[in-house]
Amino acid sequence: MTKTKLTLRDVATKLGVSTATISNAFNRPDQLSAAKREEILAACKTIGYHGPNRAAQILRKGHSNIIALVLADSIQYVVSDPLASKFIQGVSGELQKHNKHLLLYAGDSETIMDIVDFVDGFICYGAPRNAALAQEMAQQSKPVVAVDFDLQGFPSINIDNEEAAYQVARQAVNADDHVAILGLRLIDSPSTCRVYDTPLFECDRSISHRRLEGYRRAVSEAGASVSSDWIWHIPESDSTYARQAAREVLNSHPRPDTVLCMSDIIALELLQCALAMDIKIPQELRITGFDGIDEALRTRPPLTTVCQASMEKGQLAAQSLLNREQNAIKMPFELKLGETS
Amino acid sequence: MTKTKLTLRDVATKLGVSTATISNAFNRPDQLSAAKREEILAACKTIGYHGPNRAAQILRKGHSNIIALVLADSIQYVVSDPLASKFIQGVSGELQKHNKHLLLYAGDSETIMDIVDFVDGFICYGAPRNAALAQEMAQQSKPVVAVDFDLQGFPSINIDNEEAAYQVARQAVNADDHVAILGLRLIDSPSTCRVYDTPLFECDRSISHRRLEGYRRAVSEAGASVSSDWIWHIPESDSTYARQAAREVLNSHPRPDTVLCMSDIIALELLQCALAMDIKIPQELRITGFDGIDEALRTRPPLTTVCQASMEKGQLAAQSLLNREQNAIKMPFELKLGETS
DNA sequence: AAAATTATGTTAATCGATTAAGCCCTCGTC
DNA sequence: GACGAGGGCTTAATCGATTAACATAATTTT
Repeated sequence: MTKTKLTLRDVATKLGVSTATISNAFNRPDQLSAAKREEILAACKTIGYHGPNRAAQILRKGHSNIIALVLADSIQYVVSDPLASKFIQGVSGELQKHNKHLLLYAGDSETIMDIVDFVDGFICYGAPRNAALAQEMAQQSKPVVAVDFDLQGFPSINIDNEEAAYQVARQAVNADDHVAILGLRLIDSPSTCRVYDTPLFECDRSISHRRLEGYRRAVSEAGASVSSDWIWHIPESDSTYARQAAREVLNSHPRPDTVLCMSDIIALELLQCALAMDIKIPQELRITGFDGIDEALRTRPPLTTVCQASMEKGQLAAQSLLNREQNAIKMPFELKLGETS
Repeated sequence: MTKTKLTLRDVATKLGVSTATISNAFNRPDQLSAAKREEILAACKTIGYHGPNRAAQILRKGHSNIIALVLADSIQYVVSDPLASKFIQGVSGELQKHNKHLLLYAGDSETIMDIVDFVDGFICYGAPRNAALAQEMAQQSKPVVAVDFDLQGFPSINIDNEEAAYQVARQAVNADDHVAILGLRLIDSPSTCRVYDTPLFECDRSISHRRLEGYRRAVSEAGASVSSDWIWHIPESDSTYARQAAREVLNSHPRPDTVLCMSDIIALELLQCALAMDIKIPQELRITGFDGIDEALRTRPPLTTVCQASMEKGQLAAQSLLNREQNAIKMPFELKLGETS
């Protein structure tokens, strides 16, 4: 009853033609007469042959129409993060237009080899924790595009994080301010902690370190200061981690006048904690965020932050990959001012 | 310099053994001596052979370790919906444990054939708009699990939507109430509209229709009524669509006493509109939601809704698929009471 | 010590396509 | 009417593995 799956050969013998002809009917219409082609296609439809086996095609043709979205964090995290969700939206929308499929990958350098042979390219979102992973991808002769970090020899998509951080910080930092920084992924630790003199993440070109540079420039230009024990490391842009840092920073003595947060998630959490403690904003405390997620645009009081177009970033990433573009793309950002004066 | 990619054969000739032995070194350790195996594996590491080509393996072995998550809606929508995000989290977490990869699919019945040949199974989230799609999947002899709908002959994962709707509605509906319903995907229309006598979606086993049944039972038991022009169709659980319906329902004359919403997103939008119109809740208007997303658990005033464990649903779906379980799973739900009295 | 097992490899068919190369036939052209 | 060009289709090599069946050597059994 349930006959085994049909192959190209089955169809060929059944129709009394060669396998090449069937294959051509599906792939190269110019290689056979239109009449025969119609005949074959019609016959396939009636006998229930849905076209050449895709697994075999992948092997033979060497491409699969599958694009891997390689995530620096776990899929669980990424799907729940507003910024990353928007990015995925952008990517998937663009891929769909070109009939490409989306594989979500969040493994390490060990298991990347599981997919490397059959995906057509990699969109790498955020610097992989495992530098080896980037290497593995780079060694394949397949297109790679790096988003929110730089990968030697490959196109990348970034905003000018240093400049954006500088500009947003400049809005909030006044002379003589004591400034604290709630940083994202500054060091290699799985939990929230102060950085002190811990050596920063090896990857000195990470967006977090660029933002740190921007912050420092703004702080020193303003004639303010940030003491070394007032920089926090937060391992993921997650409310729970952020809350812990927020509490610590607000309970510091003396309390900082300004807190620069490397993501809106962090800033929102800080804002909420501050309000709960009846701290007057912006009189007693000034907060800046980063990213410009929807929730951050409608806080009360309004938050000062940097808006970046995450969905467009996803679209660009996909386009860049599909077109095999080679140039680095610098995306614009936009300052959104809250009450900092 | 950049030599072509290594194959099993290359390695075999280089080491002076047969391809079968190399293959066995990777796949069947019992087929060769431990010493030789170590030797081979070591050699592979030094010459940079990362194991058998996965594309070839897929063809030959007939499986890929890729699981398709087939979405009823677009990927764009699903990633931004809290309930669906949680579901994806559950699925991906479980797949990762078993070293399976996740392919997000949101196409139609035409393009499903693009992936059918190489994925190992389908988790179908929500009834596909295109019934043909379900058929195509069903015809493959691959595992399928249906989530939030029923698929003839395949395991499914559901809550008792009819009962849940009944229970939540019972909390809000009083005798002589005029009740309105903001329904989700009731008919085949891409925009928000009243249902009137439009024939409902063909799929009479959809969760929306079950919920409708539950609502109706509660309404009639309470001795209240819902007039036929007070049922809205909302095409997607999206704020924009929901807002439109919310405004219409609140501007109706007379205004309903109770509005039963088929998702929390809808209920939240309605709540916000109502508050903006200075409608007193629950004195002048009672609202119920559905799903129990995070945002719905901390509204003010608190919302009455049905909580379902979406992440667990995802985990179960993945487990059920990987274990090739055959039985339908009925998940528990939980009523969360707000102020309805 | 012969026979029976077991351990260790090898050979060759196979998974289901794609595609370069070749064959045959029909046309058009001079 | 001979020659060249194309159209239309077939042959057969190939993509890179897996694995049943077989061969040979080493070990055990009796």
